[in-house]
Amino acid sequence: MNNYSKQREAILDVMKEKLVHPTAEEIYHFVLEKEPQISKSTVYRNINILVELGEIKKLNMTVGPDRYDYLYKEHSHAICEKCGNIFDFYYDFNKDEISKELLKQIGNNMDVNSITIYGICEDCKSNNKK
Amino acid sequence: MNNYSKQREAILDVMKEKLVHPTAEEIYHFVLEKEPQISKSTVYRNINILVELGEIKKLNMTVGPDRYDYLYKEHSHAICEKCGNIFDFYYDFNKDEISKELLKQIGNNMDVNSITIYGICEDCKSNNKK
DNA sequence: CCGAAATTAGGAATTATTCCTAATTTTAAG
DNA sequence: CTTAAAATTAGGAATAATTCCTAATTTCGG
Repeated sequence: MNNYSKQREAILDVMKEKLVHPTAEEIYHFVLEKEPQISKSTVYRNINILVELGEIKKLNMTVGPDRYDYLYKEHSHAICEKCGNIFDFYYDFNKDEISKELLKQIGNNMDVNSITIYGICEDCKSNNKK
Repeated sequence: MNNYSKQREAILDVMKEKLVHPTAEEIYHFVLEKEPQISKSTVYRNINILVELGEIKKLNMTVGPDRYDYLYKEHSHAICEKCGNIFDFYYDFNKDEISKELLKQIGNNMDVNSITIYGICEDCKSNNKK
């Protein structure tokens, strides 16, 4: 397992280059430009491998398909539950204290990987259309 | 819109009674016991309405279908990215400060609704089987 | 090189959710 | 209570997102 493949490398390259938080479908279309013969199933399979390897992160969405983010540097995400907009931001969460609280409250010694804020963005608050 | 329906009430009752974080499919099966003729599309439609009304919360999962939680009291969630286990816990995040940071960094005055921790639970750390 | 193991393309299959329609239920006004 | 407009429903079709399957190709250690 985990032999080299230029398809996987092309996917990782796309994730590094693009500043957006693409869906699997969008990644597929970006990668098509580098690897015109790549199949969608290969894209999905390699996305999952890259997530497993910890090179990219899967962002769990309230609205629309899941999105992915290249982990160039530790950061948090704020996601609008209405429109699905994702914002990167930095905040010094006290992970040690959170871990300790988790152990105390749920009795489970979890590794804290990331912290995500879910809310409603400014636009969705004012545009009160559903 | 939003007339009374016993189906919707039954769904909310299930959410109040059950201590789990059920998927839509699981909610459907629970509700079937109270409303044996209910259809799955009615369950999905009403789940979405209850989320919109803020009575229940949609939990965005890394693994498996989305889950739902009745909002009896404000709390946070810690979700294992590997097995999908969800833990409720309380932590006094400084939401005002987080909001201020968001405004400063992303220029968007978001309402912070909830904060979710994603990580790897104890079991998944030790059981090193994929 | 060579062969075993890993990976691929392409499409079928599966899973999760939303959409459509005719029938039923709810509600508010008379 | 009626009654009629509006909302909701059951049931199933349709769509969307993702995984699975297979034969062919690629990778890589010896």
